[in-house]
Amino acid sequence: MRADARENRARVLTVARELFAERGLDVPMAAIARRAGVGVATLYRRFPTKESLVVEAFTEQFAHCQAVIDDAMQDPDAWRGFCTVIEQVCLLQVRDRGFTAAFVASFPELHSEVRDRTWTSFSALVQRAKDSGQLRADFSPHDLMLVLLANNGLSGAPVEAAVAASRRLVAYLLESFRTGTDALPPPVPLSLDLVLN
Amino acid sequence: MRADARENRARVLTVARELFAERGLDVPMAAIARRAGVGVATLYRRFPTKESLVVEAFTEQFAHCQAVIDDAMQDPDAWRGFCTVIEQVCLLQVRDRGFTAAFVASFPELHSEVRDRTWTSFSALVQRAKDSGQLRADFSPHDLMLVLLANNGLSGAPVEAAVAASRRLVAYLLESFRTGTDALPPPVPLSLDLVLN
DNA sequence: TGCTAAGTGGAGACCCCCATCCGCTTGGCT
DNA sequence: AGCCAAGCGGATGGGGGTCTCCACTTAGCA
Repeated sequence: MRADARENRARVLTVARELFAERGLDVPMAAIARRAGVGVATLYRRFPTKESLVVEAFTEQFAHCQAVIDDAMQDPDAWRGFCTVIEQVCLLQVRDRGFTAAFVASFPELHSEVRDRTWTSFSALVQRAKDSGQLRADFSPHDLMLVLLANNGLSGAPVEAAVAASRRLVAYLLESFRTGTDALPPPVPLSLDLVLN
Repeated sequence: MRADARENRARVLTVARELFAERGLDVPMAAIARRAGVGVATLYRRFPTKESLVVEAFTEQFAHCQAVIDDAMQDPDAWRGFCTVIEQVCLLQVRDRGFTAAFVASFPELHSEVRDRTWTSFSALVQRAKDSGQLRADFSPHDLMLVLLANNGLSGAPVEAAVAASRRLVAYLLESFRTGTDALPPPVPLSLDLVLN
C-alpha cells in the first residue's frame, strides 16, 4: 500500500469515528469523505461497504469495553468493580452516538468470539458481586442489555445533557441492583437475543 | 366535506395509527395510503404534510396520558397512583413504536398548552407522593423524562419482548424512587428542554 | 336525471443516500 | 528522469422517500 493511501485511510477512520460519535451512524458517506478531504471512491476502495467502515471504526471501542471489564475483575471490591463497569460502559455509550448502533449492527456475525468472551467475563463479574453479598441475587447478566438499551435511549440529547442524564439514570439503577431492598422486579430475565430484534 | 371523503379520512387515520404503532414513524406515506385503500394524493389533501398526520394520529394517545394522570390523582394511595402513571405511560410507549417520536416531534409548537397542563398535573402527583412520605424527596419531576427516554430505548425490540423488558426496567426504577434508600443520585435534575435536543 | 364542484389516484418531479465506473494524477522503483 | 500501476475524485446509476399535478370519477343538490 502506497504511503499516501495509508495516510488517507487513517484520516478517513479518524473522521469517521468523529462523525459517528457526533451524529450517529446515519451520517452520509459523502460527509465523511468531504471532511476527510478525499473523494467518495477512495472511501469505498478501502472499505467496500459502509458497514465495514463502521465495524472497523468501532473495534477499538469494543476492545476498550473488554478492558474495562478485565480491570474491574482486578478490583478487590467486587461491588465497586461492578458499578465501574456499568458506569464506564454507559458513559462510553452516551458520549458516542454511534456506539450502540454499531454494536448491534456488528452483532450477528462479526466479533462473535469477542462477544462471547465479553459475555463470560461480565457474567463472572456479576457472579463475584453476588457472592460478595452486595449485588442482589436475582440480578441477571441479561439485565446488562436492559441497562444498555435504556441508557441508549438518552443518546438523542446533546452530549453534555446526555452524560448528566445517564449519570443520574445509572445511579438510580445501581441503587436498585444493590442488596437490601425487598421488592422484586418481574421474574423474567429476558435473553438478549429476544431484546435485540 | 363529502361523506365518502369523511370516511376516507377516518380510515387513513386508523391505518396510520396502526402502522405507526407497529413500525414507527418512518413508514412511508405510500404504505399508509395503500393499506387504507386510497391514493397518495388523498392522503396529502387531508394532511398537508406527514408531520400533520402524525400529530393528528397521536392526539388521542396524548389525551390518554392526561387521563391516566388525572385518574392517578384520585387514587387514595399516593404512591400507588404515582407508580400506576409511570407503569401505564411506559407500557403505552413500548407498545406503540411511534409514540415517543411523535411526542418529541410535536413538542416545539403544537400542544403546548396540553403539554403544560400535563406537566403541572404530573408535578402535583409527584408532590403528593412526596408528602405521603413514600416518594424520595430528591425525586424531580424532570426525572419523568429520564424514565421516558430510558424506557424508549427498549422500543426497538419486538413488542412482547419490549413489554417484558419495560416492566422489569420500570420495576427497578420504581424501587429506586421509593424512600428508604440512603445513597443519592447525582444532584442535577436536568430540565427536559435540555434533554430533548 | 343531469350538472358541477368536490374528490380521487397514479405518474412523476425533486431530493438524499449507497455504491460503482472511468479518465486523470502521482508515488516511488529503476 | 521516466514509467506505470496504484491511487484518486467527480459523474453517475439505482432505490426509496416526500410531496405535486392533472385528467378522470362521483356524490348530492335541483
